[in-house]
Amino acid sequence: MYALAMNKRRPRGPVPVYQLVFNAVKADIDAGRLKPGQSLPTEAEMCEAHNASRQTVRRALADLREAGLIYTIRAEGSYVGPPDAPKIREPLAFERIADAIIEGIRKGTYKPDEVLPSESVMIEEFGAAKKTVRAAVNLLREQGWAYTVPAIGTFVASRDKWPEPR
Amino acid sequence: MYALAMNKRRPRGPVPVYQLVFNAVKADIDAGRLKPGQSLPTEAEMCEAHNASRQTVRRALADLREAGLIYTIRAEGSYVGPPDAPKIREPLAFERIADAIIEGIRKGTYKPDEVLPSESVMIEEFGAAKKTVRAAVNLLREQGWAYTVPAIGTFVASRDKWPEPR
DNA sequence: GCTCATTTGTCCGTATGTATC
DNA sequence: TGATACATACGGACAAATGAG
Repeated sequence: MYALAMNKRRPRGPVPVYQLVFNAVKADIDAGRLKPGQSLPTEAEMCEAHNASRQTVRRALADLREAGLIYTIRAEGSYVGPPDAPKIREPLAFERIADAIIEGIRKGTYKPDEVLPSESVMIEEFGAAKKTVRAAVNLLREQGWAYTVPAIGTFVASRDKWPEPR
Repeated sequence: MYALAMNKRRPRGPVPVYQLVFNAVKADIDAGRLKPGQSLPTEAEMCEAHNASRQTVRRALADLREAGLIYTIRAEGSYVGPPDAPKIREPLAFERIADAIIEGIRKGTYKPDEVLPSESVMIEEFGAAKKTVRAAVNLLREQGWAYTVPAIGTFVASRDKWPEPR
């Protein structure tokens, strides 16, 4: 007896699984739940979601590509196409942190001219590196959300300095 | 016709390679060749050792993690676990230097109230950067092994100041 | 403070073998 | 037999985090 698991095919109906996946993604696009430029879930996530193997998911993605509904960038992911559509890049780590802080400012958790949490607190809270936190704070400054008083701390900018929502 | 890249898969028996790697590591742990807290080889080294791809090695490591046998710190490595067990991190560069000096103090190479080698000598001796040597000396001060007289030098603390061996 | 190498994390691309319908 | 589906395995690329100089 082999230690290997026996492969089992799981017929879930007359429609092939890869077509089910294809239709599910197409439905999300048609319904606007996935907008052009937006990134699709990773292949691994789609495997989980549809309880299918990676091969099967990839078959569906290949069909979606052929249909011009998505495009794929190697080692990056698949996006709702066509490629000339506005690109909606996934935010990087420091951008996610900056967004979280902006959210806190908008919601009043951090009020104008009050001090923001210290660098070390942010490192703890976001589980990020010092460099990443600094990049986030730097972005906040550039955009006018905050200002820094050397050796004192970083403060929330007054409301009239906040960027206009686009 | 088929000149290009055939036979990428190398079956080495009925047992999947990732399980072979899993078992090899587990055997090392069970036999005490890998002790709790000790660091595992890097993924790249394990690829070499087992002649396997990184994906395969990572699959084995994931299973080992799930089994609670190891834990992994990003950009650092994997350690024999579990994490709540005695955490014996591999000493960092400055800690290794500090340990070496403590060893010298214990053995009498450096005697109480005598001066320790200068920064530049230590840089030479340990092949380390200034920053690293300073971190080591700082640790010695914090633990009570040494004290510094500004502009003069750093001296071995008197024996009653030494930390209790744990 | 900056740069570099190292290491883990996360992707995509491809290929083989096998099982089931 | 051929289409479908799964597990395994190798490879390449880039991102993120860390320690070191």
